[in-house]
Amino acid sequence: MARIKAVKNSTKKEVIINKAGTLFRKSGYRATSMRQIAGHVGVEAPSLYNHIKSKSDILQSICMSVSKEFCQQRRQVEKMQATDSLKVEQLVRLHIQKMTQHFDMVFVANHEWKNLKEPFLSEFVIERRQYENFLIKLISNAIKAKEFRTLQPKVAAISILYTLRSIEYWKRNSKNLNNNTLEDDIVNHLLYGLIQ
Amino acid sequence: MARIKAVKNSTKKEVIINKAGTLFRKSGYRATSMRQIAGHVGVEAPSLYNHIKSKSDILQSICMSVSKEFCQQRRQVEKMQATDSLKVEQLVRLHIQKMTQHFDMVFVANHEWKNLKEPFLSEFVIERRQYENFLIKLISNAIKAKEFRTLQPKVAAISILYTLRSIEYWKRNSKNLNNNTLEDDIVNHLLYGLIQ
DNA sequence: CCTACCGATCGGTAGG
DNA sequence: CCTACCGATCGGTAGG
Repeated sequence: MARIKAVKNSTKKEVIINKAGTLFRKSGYRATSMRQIAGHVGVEAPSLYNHIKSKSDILQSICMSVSKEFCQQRRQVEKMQATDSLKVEQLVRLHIQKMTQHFDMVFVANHEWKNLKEPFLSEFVIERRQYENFLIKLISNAIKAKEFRTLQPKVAAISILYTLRSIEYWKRNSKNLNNNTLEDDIVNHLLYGLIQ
Repeated sequence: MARIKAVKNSTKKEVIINKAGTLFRKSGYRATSMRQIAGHVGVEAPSLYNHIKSKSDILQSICMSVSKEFCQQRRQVEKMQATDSLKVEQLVRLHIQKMTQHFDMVFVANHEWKNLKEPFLSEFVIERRQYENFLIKLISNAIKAKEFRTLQPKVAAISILYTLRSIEYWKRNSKNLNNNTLEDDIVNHLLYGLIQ
């Protein structure tokens, strides 16, 4: 056991959470049974409970770790020495990279967080709100500095965050996805719009 | 019964579908039980089956009617006498209006279509693909006509469609929502981007 | 439209 | 880690 852990560099709990994350992404949290998760891990369902407390415990682990990572990226951008428009761009780029690299986990956090139980539900919502507010503030400052056009910062921020979810489409539908090109394409679309 | 139908201008089946749509939107298809739907309609669960065939039948009605309405809007724009960039703008505006006016139904179609059974699942996916391809074609033509910047039409199209989902945010979080201003704000964001 | 009820499946526990 | 099993809930049916 200890040797397997060392070789694979992940505990059994982490294996369970990863397998569950993929199943939650494909079928949804409610539609995924503990027996399905157990099947993919390679044990019987009751054995899962030696490593996790409940089904909800798995969802909490996924959502809260994703939330923490986005908080960390927010603080990273906060500390940057750059114009506000460049900070917006960097936050967007880090956001795309996180979605690309941890697709299942970010997808589950974005789509299944409503199934969280308290106090995790409240904590998740608050941290998400902080992330939104940070982006709104950056956009607002960039408008004041004449870097961005005059527009409603909140509408722009929410539009951007929903646009970034389009990564879900590309991850699902494209096998050989060139992430770098896609990242630049989306960033350019957001910065310059459609009009010539 | 006939009188109630005439006064309310909706059959019992339509009442069931509307109530179910709201519940599916709030809690999700899998998490909504037939007993909950019955409770909101004001009958016992088994009575629902005098009007609908199954739970899946309700979801089919919702998704396929939404799909038909978006197909209709696509054909409406197809017949327009206008530049391709104006057609893009009009498709987007109709899309926003449909999402605003039939929020629950469009939301359910967008989020729960994976729960459809064949042949409805395939039909839905095909019609959705047609809508995407139409938007891609419009953007592609607008680029050739130098109305839009040079960018990847498919990335732009998918980004736009995901941006339009931000209506979900505003419908959920704003009580007194000025739809006209929001529509213009989103359209301007899409057309002109952020940069001054 | 109702009451009564069915088989299937769920998350989770007991006990070893 | 397993087998055996629990109460709860599900979508749906029978019959009137």
